[in-house]
Amino acid sequence: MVSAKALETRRRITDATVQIMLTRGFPQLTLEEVAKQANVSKGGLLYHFASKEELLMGVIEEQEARQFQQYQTYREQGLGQMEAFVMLQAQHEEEFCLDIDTVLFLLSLLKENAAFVEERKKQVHQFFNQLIENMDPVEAMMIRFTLDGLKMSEHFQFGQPAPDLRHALIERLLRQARTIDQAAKKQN
Amino acid sequence: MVSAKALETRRRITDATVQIMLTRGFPQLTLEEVAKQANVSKGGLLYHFASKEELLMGVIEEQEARQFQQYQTYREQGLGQMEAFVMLQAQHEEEFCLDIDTVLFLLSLLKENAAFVEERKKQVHQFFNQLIENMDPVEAMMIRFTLDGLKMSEHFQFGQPAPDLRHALIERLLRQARTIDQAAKKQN
DNA sequence: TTTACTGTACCGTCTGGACGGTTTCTTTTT
DNA sequence: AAAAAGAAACCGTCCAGACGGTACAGTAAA
Repeated sequence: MVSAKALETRRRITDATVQIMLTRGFPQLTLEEVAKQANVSKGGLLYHFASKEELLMGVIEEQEARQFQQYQTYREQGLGQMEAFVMLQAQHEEEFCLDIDTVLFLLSLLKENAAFVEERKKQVHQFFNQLIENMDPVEAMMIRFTLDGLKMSEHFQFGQPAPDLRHALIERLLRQARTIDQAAKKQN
Repeated sequence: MVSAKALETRRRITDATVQIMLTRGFPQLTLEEVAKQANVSKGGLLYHFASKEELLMGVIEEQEARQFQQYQTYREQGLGQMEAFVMLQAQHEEEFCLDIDTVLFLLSLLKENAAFVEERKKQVHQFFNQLIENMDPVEAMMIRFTLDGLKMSEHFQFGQPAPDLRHALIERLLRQARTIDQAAKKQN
């Protein structure tokens, strides 16, 4: 149905989109700029994504798929629910890879395709709520928000911690996550 | 020099700017929309802020001034350094008032007037670093990032906690802040 | 022959900003 | 105190340029 070449091109395009959002800002997020960054022509871009809206929805779906897969992998490796969550959110230090929360957040600032974004936001929210169902909500929230704040500081280079401090912080969060996971397990 | 009326108009304009950024997204952030929301004509807007760039810089300065003043007030009321910081960041629940971090963050996404924004980011960062000079950096970072994450969730309506949960979280952060403040005091 | 593009030309819309004019406030002069 | 002058605050229109999107002719590979 869809060739591997086409898939790779689509991915190049969605990656370019995210990269431009982060490094060059929204005003630069034009179809022409995305095409240039992804090494396709504007016509080629519109061949894959018929409009800017479709492109942005494509970005969401791409990231969503990647992230869900990664979470499953962590779980299969034996990590607890909260532990896997922390790992998932904390992995984006160096490699260029946006998590779905940040993508949704960025796109909600565009307020284009609002309905689609809202729907996905609800899904992600539900996922987290299920995750923490049997846990202390304040502790879980604190972990989540800390990770969100950390991600923001890194994506937007605003007060991000030095590597060793970051490491210490993640370790601290992981310890807390494991405690929460074990407490939840006992409840069942 | 500058009349009270003019000051009030300027403030109406900067408030409208922020409100549009948050509620309607960047694409709607046009001079005409800002003018409409602020109940001035486009010409009137450009009288106060000669360009879009100046407008955005004005927004930063406005928020910066308000926030600094608020922090001073908290300190004069006898709150500790970290405690005042938490209060400052946590107050934005209902009233419409953006903190300087979020403003800088939003504007850094525009990448216009980049140099100006970068400079202010450094200042805010320095302020925080001085604040936590004698404190446990991991604990301080955790408080800060939690607040950042919370603010994001509220500004962008994405997984924000219910009021009672939020209250519990802030209480928890305040307790932790007071502990940190006291530990820092003893060090001196 | 279909798929996956490239390249160019083009259209309608919107935006920032310039500009000329008008009203409102302040100050100076009479 | 009134009048005149001037500055400050503001209005509404116009325009060049940029953007998203369309159309289409061509091409190279599978």
